[in-house]
Amino acid sequence: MSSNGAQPASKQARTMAEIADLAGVAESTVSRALAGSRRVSEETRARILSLVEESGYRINARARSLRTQKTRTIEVVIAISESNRQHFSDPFFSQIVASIADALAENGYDLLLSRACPWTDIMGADALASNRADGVIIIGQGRNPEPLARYAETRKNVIVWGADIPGRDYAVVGSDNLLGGQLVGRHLLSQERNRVVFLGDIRHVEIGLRHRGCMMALTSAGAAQDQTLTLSMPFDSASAYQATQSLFRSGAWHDAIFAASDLLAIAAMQALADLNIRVPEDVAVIGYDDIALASYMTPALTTVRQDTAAGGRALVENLLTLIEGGTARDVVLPTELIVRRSCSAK
Amino acid sequence: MSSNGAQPASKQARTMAEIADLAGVAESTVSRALAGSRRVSEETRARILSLVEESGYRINARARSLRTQKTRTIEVVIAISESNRQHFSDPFFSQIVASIADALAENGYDLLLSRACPWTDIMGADALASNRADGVIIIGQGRNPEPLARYAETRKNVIVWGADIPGRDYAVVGSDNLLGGQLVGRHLLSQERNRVVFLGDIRHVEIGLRHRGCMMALTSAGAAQDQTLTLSMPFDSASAYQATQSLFRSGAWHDAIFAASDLLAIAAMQALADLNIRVPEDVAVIGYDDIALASYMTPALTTVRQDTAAGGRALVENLLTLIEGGTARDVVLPTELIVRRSCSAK
DNA sequence: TGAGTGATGGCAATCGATTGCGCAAGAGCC
DNA sequence: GGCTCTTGCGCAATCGATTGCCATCACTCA
Repeated sequence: MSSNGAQPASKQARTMAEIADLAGVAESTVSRALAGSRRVSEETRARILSLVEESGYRINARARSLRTQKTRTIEVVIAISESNRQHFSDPFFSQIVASIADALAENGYDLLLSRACPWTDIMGADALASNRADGVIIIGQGRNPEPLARYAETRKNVIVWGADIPGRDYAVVGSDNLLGGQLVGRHLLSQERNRVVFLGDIRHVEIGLRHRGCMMALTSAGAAQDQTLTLSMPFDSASAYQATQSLFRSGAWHDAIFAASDLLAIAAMQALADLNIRVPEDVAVIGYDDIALASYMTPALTTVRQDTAAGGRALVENLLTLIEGGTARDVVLPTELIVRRSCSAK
Repeated sequence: MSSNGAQPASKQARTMAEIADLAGVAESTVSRALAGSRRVSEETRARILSLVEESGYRINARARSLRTQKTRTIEVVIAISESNRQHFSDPFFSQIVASIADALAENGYDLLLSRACPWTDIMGADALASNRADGVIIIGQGRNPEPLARYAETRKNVIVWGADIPGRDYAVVGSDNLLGGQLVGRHLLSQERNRVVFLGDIRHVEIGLRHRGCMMALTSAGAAQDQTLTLSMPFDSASAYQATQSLFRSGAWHDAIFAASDLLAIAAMQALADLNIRVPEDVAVIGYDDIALASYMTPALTTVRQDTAAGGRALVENLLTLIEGGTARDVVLPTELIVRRSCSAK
């Protein structure tokens, strides 16, 4: 353990009391010096700071948070599906989490990542109740928004990524899923495609809205309802691949697929390719999310962008406002159709 | 706020002392009852448990951890690149984090997600020193493994995902990058492709090994060194796309691309497609990681699988062993070439 | 000279759970 | 009847930082 010269073999201090001893002052003075209180002289503060530096001392966060009743930690819960725990690997979710992480870091907050909903009965799942976090960001309302609504009713610092659904009394940040669906529907019409397959589990609130928006646009233009088909399925690529394959195996009657997420769209495109069905010539494909890889598909994927960067920021800002005693406001992010090759001119 | 009948308007207890009052016992007894100590009678325990249930009481984690000196929290740091903070959205990393999250949850640990290296000077970056975590998992050694090595020297509970490099005294879990590279090299030879482009920043330890393995295989078979080209570049799709495009713009002299990650490979494939260069007929493409989407590319991507599920588990097991006072052992995960269309028979 | 003022800094209570030690009551034994 | 065990539970110290309140000191001003 040949330590280099950078760190003179000085006392290693683990607690404030030790620093106080070294500096010959009281603990309270050290605490104030570190907190930047103006009640300690510059001279004393400098002395303390240099001792802290030398000794590698760090304030014990758990002791501090016990005393201050603040953890400076936010829990982030990925909760969109109760059955399928693979969601975190959906690039859309990791993009959101990444931007939340950045926004939190900027504000000096830690990020506690959870894979279990706090309202399940799993012991210790509720970080808020056990004082491990000051607030919670829930990503997704899931197929059944009831438990979330009940959970949020009794907590104060909860913000949700999702849709504006009735019966909620928590603030929501999200994109306009209905509009997103409409944009897709209109675009399909402009391409003269009206035999559309929708891929996704419409029992999810957000996805249901995307579906409805699209159908509204199609039918309002007089497209026959019965030319569209909805394939309800779990939220994973394998299911999307299989569903697409079995639908198109005997040839393509439909001329477009609208998938509830890019992940599903990509799997669908692969299924079509394997059947030698051309995209977009025979069947156009549109996804949702605009994940980073969407533009690198061949053909590049047409999709509805969800601005995860803005979303993460809005979630965090809202939550911090709430924590500071303010009021959260719902945020609807702009929604934009990104037209790429997979659904452009035939 | 019309509460339903499930929760009779019973006392809300926030602390153990309140539970103790309600039960007519001492705090210590409550604590023991909750901890499952055999020193309280079943009768007392049952009474306490039902009170806890009714009142919705949850042990205050920060008070407990102050007393027990354990946080039951692990910090996970994504640190592969100092300059590029976008890594978390690389599906490979989110897959690893997801599997770490699962393994930690199974063991009752929380996961603190960090985007800043604990050895930077950013205030509060060091969760270990400030007692916010019991251990740290570092994902990636980065281009410069020195700071990590120095950091790990003075800490006890550190586990790293990465490569077996000299000068480290921390335990490492990772796949055999050299072998991975060799598998790729041999496969390329078997396809009679020896004018290979390597895409990636070989200053990253792991990527350097992949590169070296591939080159070893190629040259050992007599392939001329000067037929291979190494394009060093940041770790993002855009760079990969551009590099590939400008290299192949004037036609394809090379007949294969080996990319350091699937993300880069996918971007490269897109660049080739945009130049009307056929994959695999004209140029074969091989990636690394086998992310979930790799098999859904068109053509499906040949790649070297890194078993993120096993990796996450091994990281967590190792770290928990360390925390319990045991010794960590290096783990080299099996490495496997997954041959798909993007590089199979011409 | 004495009261008033401002700048520093210390004392001790506090946050909430854990745990070593001690005590009391009842059981078992000779 | 006296003794030792066992079982069940309470007392109080402890983890480490924060903060309201008080003490001290050096000046200033009247």
